[in-house]
Amino acid sequence: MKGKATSFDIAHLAGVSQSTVSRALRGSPLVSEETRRRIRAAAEELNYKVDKNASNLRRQHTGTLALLLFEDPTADDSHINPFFLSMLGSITRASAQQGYDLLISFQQFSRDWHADFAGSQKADGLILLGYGDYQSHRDKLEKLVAQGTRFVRWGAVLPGQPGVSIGCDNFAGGRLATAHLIAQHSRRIAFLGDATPHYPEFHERYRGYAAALADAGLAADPALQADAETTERAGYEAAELLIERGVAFDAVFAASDLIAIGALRALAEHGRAVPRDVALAGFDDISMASFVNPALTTVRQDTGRAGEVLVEQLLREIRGEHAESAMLPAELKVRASSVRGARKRAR
Amino acid sequence: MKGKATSFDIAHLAGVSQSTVSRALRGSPLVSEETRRRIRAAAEELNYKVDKNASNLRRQHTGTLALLLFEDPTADDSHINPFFLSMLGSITRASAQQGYDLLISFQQFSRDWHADFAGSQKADGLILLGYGDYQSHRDKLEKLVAQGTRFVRWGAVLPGQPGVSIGCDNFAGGRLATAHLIAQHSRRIAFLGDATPHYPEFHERYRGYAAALADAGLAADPALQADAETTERAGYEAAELLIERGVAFDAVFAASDLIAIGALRALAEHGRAVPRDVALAGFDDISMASFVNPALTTVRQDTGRAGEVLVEQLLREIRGEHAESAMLPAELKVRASSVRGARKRAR
DNA sequence: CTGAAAGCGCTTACAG
DNA sequence: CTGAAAGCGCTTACAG
Repeated sequence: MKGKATSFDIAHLAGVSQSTVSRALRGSPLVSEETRRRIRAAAEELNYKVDKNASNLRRQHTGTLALLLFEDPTADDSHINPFFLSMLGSITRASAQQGYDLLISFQQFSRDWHADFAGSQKADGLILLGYGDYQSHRDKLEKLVAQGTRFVRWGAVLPGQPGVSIGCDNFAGGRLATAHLIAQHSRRIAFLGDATPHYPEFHERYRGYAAALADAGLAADPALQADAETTERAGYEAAELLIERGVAFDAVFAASDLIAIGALRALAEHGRAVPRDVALAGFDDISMASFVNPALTTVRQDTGRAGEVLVEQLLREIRGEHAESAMLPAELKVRASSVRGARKRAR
Repeated sequence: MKGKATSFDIAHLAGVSQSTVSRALRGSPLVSEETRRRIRAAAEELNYKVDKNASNLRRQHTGTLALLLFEDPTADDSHINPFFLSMLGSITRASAQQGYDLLISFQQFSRDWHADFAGSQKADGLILLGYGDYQSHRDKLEKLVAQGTRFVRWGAVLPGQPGVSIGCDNFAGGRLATAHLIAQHSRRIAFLGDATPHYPEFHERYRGYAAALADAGLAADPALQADAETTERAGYEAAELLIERGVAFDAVFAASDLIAIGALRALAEHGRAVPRDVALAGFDDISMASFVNPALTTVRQDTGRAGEVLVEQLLREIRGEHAESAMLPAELKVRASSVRGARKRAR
């Protein structure tokens, strides 16, 4: 990168002014084809690249989006939640497709992250992704809105939230999974995961669960719910807690696949066969879900589409157009962990 | 972000010159404590952030690293290889720790990526990560070196390679895994994965495999090798191929966990019990490896450390210091998929 | 269609 | 310790 060529070097070599070089390379129609060709050749020869910093400074625009990934500080530090990883892949792809670079930053949920990116001209807009207590998150979102920062977040889509939210239909997903468990002749269905408005996505899944129970004339038994954040360990511990409580259950709906996989391990250790003794369903459809044994029934969130919609709506905001919150459909994936009788296996 | 405050606004508010504002905020010792305090307060009040583009342009430095992630175009588009995902997490963390932002970009292995980042001032240096035919990759690496682009790559560490490479000790890993399979009384050990210098990491693992066989007085039987790139599907197909060939084998060493997991599925479908009929080992220790049934014996690559070393060496290059290629140790993780007799299970 | 010039918001020698 | 000034490399009105 030493002796980097500038637009002046190209101008000199092509025998035109620097302004013309800039126009030609940015594709302005105000340049004759002949001149443009000469300039292109010169740029090629000197291996010239537009300096992004200068260009951005002048245009007051960065051409990059920032992805803020929040991790629960208590989670195992070495592994990122596979669901978010999958979202990350999808967002990266969607940004690239729109010609934007993607800056990635890990943040503690609790930290003062909102100041770091807003207005520092590192990015034209922010994508917020992660897991944590929504209530304490909320005022930061409001600050972002007040400052006019462009951002979209992945999460529960509920009325009265600051800014634009994209999320999947957690309520419908929870209802779908629970209805399926009921159809598999389960009656005592446990719910593993936080079920308070502090964790709105889980809470929606819980509400869906309760709705499906009600649909079938069943009541949600508080003794069948155990808190868990979205890690394998938390799922393991929640299932253990349930077993220790001594309450009977014949199915488990876990608020995430990671929780379900942890529960699966606990159930196995306690000699409860899945799906025979306990039918099991999770949420997310992370790739691991197909590989555990038995393969995990789950509610699929379409991460590919999610990334597209997030980037799309963020770009609308950046262009000053009207952006809108959106809810993506949830899809039930039936696999062996919940199917009794005729043993069907899907991937 | 409208009406963004500049250093001049702060200067005005604090009653000093703009240069002093810049000095104070960058932590220059040439500013009195009293002045610095006033400036800090003013900056706080106006919610001032240094404009990165201007700062970078002036300093001829970007404060960001670029991660180029190569994906095999034939691989399933929706899922990124979990091993690379884990590396991505680790690299992100390491960059943040060093105060650098991380720009992520997906590239086709075959495309003309080397031009995009070299010299465009988007990043101070490049981290190359991915999988593909090394031979066709090589001249691009040489071009990068010629242009003076700072970069490090993750991959096989072999003599005569252009630039700085960080990788794990694939040879030792392959030898370790194979020796373990032999110790478990396997004699006919298949190798699943490309075993040519076009894929140097796999090739090294293959050489380690052959060395362990030789150590035990066994010969590598070409009929026991089947090509596979690193996907579950390829692993499945390679194992099928092996079975169709009708050659006898009592163990499989797969060049990656994904291949091993695919092989596991094929073996199950053909009624071969793991580990009883066929002992199985993989490579990478992706998180899925602990969750398949039986849990997969594998060679762990320390992705956490890998990210640190990659960033560390890249920063050395950027600072103009001497950076060096390095080989990280490989560690055997014994789990149920390979253990005969006393059934031990580790995670 | 092309050129000369201003200016984006900083950092940093230079002068005091 | 502080200020006035130059300049990083572009883009884009302005003038022709």
